[in-house]
Amino acid sequence: MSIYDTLNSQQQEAVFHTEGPVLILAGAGSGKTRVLTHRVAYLIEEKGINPWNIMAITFTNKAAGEMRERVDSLVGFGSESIWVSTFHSTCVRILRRYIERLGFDNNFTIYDSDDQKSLMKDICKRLQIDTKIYKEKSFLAAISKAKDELITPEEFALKAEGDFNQKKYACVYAEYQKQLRSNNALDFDDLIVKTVDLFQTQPDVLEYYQERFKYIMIDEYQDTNTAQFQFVSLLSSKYKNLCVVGDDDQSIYKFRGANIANILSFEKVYPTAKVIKLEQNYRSTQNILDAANQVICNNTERKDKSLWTDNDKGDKIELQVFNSAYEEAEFIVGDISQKVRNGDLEYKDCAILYRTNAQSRMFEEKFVIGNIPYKIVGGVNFYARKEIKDLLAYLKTIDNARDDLAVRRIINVPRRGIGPTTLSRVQDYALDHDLGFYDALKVVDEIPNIGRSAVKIRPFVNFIQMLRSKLEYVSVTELMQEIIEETGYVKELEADNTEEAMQRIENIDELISKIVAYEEESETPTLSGFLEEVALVADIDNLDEDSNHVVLMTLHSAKGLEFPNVYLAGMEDGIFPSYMTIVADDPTEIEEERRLCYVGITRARKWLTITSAKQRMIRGETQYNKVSRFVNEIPRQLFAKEPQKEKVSEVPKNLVYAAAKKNFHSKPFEAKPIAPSKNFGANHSSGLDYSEGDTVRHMKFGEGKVLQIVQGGRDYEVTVAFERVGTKKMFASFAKLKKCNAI
DNA sequence: CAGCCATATCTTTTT
DNA sequence: GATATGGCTG
Repeated sequence: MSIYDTLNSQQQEAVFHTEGPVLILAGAGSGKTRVLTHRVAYLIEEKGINPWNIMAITFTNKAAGEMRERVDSLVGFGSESIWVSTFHSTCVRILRRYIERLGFDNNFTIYDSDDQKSLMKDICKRLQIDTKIYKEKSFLAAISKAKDELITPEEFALKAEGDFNQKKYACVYAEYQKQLRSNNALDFDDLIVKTVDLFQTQPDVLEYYQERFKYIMIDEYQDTNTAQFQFVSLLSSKYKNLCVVGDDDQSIYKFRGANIANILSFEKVYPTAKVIKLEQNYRSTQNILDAANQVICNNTERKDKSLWTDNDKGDKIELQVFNSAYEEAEFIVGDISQKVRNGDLEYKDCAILYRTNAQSRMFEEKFVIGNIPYKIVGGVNFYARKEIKDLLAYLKTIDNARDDLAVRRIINVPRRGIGPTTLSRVQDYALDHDLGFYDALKVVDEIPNIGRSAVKIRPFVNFIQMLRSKLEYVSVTELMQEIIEETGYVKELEADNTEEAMQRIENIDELISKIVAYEEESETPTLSGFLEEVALVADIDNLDEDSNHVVLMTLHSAKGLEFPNVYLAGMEDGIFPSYMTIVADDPTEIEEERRLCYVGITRARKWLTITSAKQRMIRGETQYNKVSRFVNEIPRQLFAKEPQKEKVSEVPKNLVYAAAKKNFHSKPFEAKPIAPSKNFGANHSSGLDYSEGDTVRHMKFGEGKVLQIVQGGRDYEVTVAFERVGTKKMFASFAKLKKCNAI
């Protein structure tokens, strides 16, 4: 009995076919991760391949970590010398070693999208571009698109010939690259582009890595872009032991440059390729799988496949239509808490998936009220928070003095009395003398008209120099502590003493623990190493399976994950599929949304609940939407109850607008009854130890006055006016309100 | 120079 | 509704 006996025959075929190009078309839940890990194990154990010669590219760092762990438990040794990581991390690792050949320093900085935006702003200012007409974002989008396709600024300019607009874009692209270089920085796309560049211009480097990585595996191949394809094909061109795994039905990153042709024409590029289809689904019930299949078969451009399962039919899919997003959230949160109380499942078995990050708000509020542990993935990245970016900018400045962006960010944070006039004088001087911004600061006394400001700048430069000189002797943690101490960053927040400032201090504490964790984990912790890790983590990487909380995330983030109990929320035309894709001329855009829906449905193992709201607040205005067209593509018999006929669509349009207008004034989600209710007098026999008029305390909201207690179903609905956060409605059994003694 | 208030723009999705 | 920007004032 070997470890491979537990695999089905297609899976075995995929594992045993180790030589030459292989395309594994792996349907959702067909056990592709098992195949990949077993394949690695097989290469090492049976074929005697040195783990050192194996590379596996996954979509997230989290997936990489899990893969390493699983290989380790199969093989028991050597897994640490396999390269398992994302495209971006892999490329950084190569570039840190060889980018000098391309004229960058090895300690280059990685710019995130915030940094890109600031840089682009400067460029537009310098090139005197009116950002009312040309948006920074559209430049960045065009540049990113070009980089995804490996188009250089020169090629871009060539193609733009004769087109005034395109020429402007070409000019900005060239300037942007120039600035990145002088800041010794790369953006996300550059990580791939520069690595390809390196391979193409430095044959010895390419040769080295080709020899090193004799066996290459790529997961989520359907979401690779042209640059990534080029990277892979260069690397694998010598031995051609390339195994790619993907599912064209789960291609959901076209907006990020993913080129579905990479998977669809794999067999054309590699005529000798072995193609293996994994069509048995081990994850979901028959009903859930049927729903997914029925939805996805409405797409025209796809490889033919039919996913099947041995699993039971399972429960039917639940469909719930609500009047508002508020009710939707209330239902889902209530449903989860009921299922957990019944002992059917745990919090961590539940996931709420939605199309846009903004939809998480309503749920978050309900979870806080209900005191239910939850975790929101995505949204505002931890490392994108202001206080974190500020402190990291200090580290970046110490690490890479050429990163002008970082220096400019912190020069007046905390306030040193250095204003925009001074800064622009320094900037001009730097430009005239071909210096970096920080270098100009170092020679501040030579800058004309700087006057009194020099006195303010000098201590800053001395401070940075002092920290930099210590770099060799102290840990990153100590460095950070010294920065916080010397700048008084936390002290200033403490003095502020607002709710917001306290939150920021908490975040800073978390940053420190992340630094400590990094220094403990890493064999050779360095400042550059930490900054790199920070730049490349996705929020999803921090998702911890062991802790017991409900998970909330976008459908995109959910790719590759599975949960016993899944809620697809906000299933409305205009939300999902998004309004943009409905009005788009390109019909393939709606197909991409449909694939996203397919991904969503197939995340569920046992229970799937689909919800939608007739009315929803978007960007401050109320919208009325129909139930998503994707819901109608699911056969009715798969639902627990007959989907109700959509009512809103039958209401004459002018009535809808009248209702919208009325709602605009009455604010439907505010707690309505401010006056104490007549049904429940004070000290009513509610079984609660507080009554209307009492002051109570909530775990997170603090103190507040009970306005009303209403018996609703199996629970009491309590309305409380909190001092800090305003009036909230909550269920008594979750909220655990405590009566306070009279003041 | 900093802090406050008015306004404009925004949203898909992310490494 | 929320955030980033710009203008104004002390």
